Amino acid sequence: MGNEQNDKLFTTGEFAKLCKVNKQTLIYYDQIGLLSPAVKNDKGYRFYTVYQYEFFSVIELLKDVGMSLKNIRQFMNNKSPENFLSLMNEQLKQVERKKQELEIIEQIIKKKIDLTTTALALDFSKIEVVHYPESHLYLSNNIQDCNEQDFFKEISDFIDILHRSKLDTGYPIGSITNKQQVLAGNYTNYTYLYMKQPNPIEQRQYFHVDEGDFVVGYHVGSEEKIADTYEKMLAFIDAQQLTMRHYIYEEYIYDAVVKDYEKEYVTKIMIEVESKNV
Amino acid sequence: MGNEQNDKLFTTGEFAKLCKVNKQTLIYYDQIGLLSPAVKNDKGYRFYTVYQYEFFSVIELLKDVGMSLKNIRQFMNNKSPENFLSLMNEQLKQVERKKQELEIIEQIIKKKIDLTTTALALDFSKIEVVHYPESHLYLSNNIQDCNEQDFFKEISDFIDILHRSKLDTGYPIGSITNKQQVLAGNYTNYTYLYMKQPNPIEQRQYFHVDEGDFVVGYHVGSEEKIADTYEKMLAFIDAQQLTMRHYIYEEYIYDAVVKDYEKEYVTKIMIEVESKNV
DNA sequence: TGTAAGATATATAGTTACTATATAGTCAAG
DNA sequence: CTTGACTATATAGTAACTATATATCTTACA
Repeated sequence: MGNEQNDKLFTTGEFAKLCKVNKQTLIYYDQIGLLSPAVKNDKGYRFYTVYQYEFFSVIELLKDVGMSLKNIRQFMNNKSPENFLSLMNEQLKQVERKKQELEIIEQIIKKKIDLTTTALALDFSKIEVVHYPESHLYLSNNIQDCNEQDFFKEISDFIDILHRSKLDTGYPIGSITNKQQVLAGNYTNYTYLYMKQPNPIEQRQYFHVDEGDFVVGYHVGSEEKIADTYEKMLAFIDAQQLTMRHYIYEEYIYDAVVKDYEKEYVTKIMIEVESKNV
Repeated sequence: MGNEQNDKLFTTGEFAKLCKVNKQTLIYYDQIGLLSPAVKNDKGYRFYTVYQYEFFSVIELLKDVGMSLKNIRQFMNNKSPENFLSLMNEQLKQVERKKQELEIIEQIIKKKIDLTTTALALDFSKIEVVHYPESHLYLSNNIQDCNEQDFFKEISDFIDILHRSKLDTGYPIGSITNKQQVLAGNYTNYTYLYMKQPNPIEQRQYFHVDEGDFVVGYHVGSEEKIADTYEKMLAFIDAQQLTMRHYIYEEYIYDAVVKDYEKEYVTKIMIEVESKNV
C-alpha cells in the first residue's frame, strides 16, 4: 500500500504550526468542544489528522465573517451539506453587509482627509466673498427656540437618521441660522442642523443651497465669543455693499478631534449674500 | 444672545443614548482616559457637551477600522490637524487591505456554495467518463515517498504559500498520484498536493491539466478502503477500452466540515484517460 | 416637606477569545 | 540515564466591554 503520509498524526505543536495559531488556542478549542483532536492517547496527548486542517480553516473563515465560536460550534454539532450550504449563504450576505460598511467608512475617511488638507491651507483671519456651487444638505427638524429637552431629542433623532439612512458623509455636522436671528444678535439660536450630501442619489428630499456668493469668515476660539467674528463679518458686508440673504451656515473646521482646547477650535461661517444694487 | 442649546450639558445616560452605546461604556472610556466628560460636578456626575459627539464618532470610526482603544488614546493625547491627517491616511490603507480580504473571503464562500450545491446533486455510485476543459493548479513540492517529517514540512509550506500568495480559492486541497503508483496499488502515495486556480492571472507558473477525458468516480468512506473504489474504476477503464494517462487527481467532496464520521466522507477520483485505439 | 421613582456613582464580577505563565509529566538522543 | 525539548493541566492576565450590587442624588408628586 505504499507509505501513508496522510495517516500521519500531528502533535498539538505541529498542528498549531500548520494552522498558524498558538498551541494554547488549539487546547482552548478542544476545551470548548469546537475542534477536538482525532486521537487522544492514554497520557492525554492530542493528535490531529491532516483532514482536520480543512475543519480548522472553515472555523477561521467563519470567525473572519464575525461569527462567535459558540455559534460556529453550534453549526459544527449539526453538520450536513445542506446546513453548510445555508450557513454559507448567510455568511455571503454578511460579507456583502461588511463590504458596504467598509465602503461608507472609506468615503468618510477620504472626506476627512480632504477637509483637513484644505483646512491646513486656510488663513483664518481673512474675510472674503466666495462663490459656491449649488449643494444639498440633509436637515434636522427645526430647532429654533428649542429648549434643552427638545434640543436633545432633535439632535438625537438627527444623528439616528444619519446612521440608519447612511447619510453620514464625513462632513462635519453644520448648523443653519436665519437672518432675523443674526440681525437680532442671536448668533447661536440655530434653525437647523445639517450634513452636506455630496452625492444626493436617493429619492430623499434634501435642502438645496443655491449657487451664489457667500461671505466666508473663520471664528477662532469658543462659541462664547463668536459675536465678535459675526460683527466683523457684518461690517464687511456693509463695506462691500452687499445684503444678507436668508441663511447663515456654520461648520467646525477644527474641533475636539484635532485640538485640545476650546480656544483653538475654528468655526467656518458662511453668510449667503447678494449685491445691494441687484 | 438667545438660547444656548449648544451649551447644553448631556448626562451620561443622555450622551450614551446619543452615541448609541451602553452607559457603562462611557464610564469605561472615562476610566481609561479615552473620552472624559467636559464637566464633572462635585458629586462626581459626568456631563458631556454636544461637541464631544464628534470626538466619540471618530473613536467609533477608528475602532471599526480595527484600532485598539490604547492606540486611539495615544493619538487623542497627541492631537493636531497634521497628526489627524496622517492617521487618516494610514487608516485608508487599512480599509483597502480589509476590502481585499473581504473580496477573497467572498470568493471562497461563493466557491464553497458552488461546490456544495453541485455535490448535493451527485450520484456517488456512478463511474463515468467526463470531458473537462483545461485547468490550472497550484502545486506543492513533490511529496512522493516522503517520510512523516518531510510530509509535515511540505504540507505546512504549501498551506503557507496558499495564504501568503492569496492562492486559497475555496477549492479543496487535492492530491495528484501518478500512474505508476496506482498501477502498483499504492493509491495513497501522492506526488503533489494542489489547489485549483480558476483565475490564473498572475505571472506565477501553474501546473496545466490538459483538456480531455477523465474517468470520474467517488469513494464513500475512509481512505483505508479506497483501493476498492480504485479497483472498480480500473475495471471500468479496461471495459471501456481506455488507457490511463499520466496522473490521477483526488479531491474531497464531503469531509469533516460537513460529515461527522469518516465513513461518510466522499472523495472524488479523476483518472486522466485516452482511447486505446488512438 | 416627605417620599418614592428614577437617575447617578463606584466597585466588582462576568463575558469572549484568546495568551501567558507556572508546574509537572513524557519522550527521544547521546 | 540524564538532558532538553516536548506534552499536559491549571490558573491568571488581556481587551473591550457588560452586568450587577450597593449607595447616593435628583425630581416629581402627594
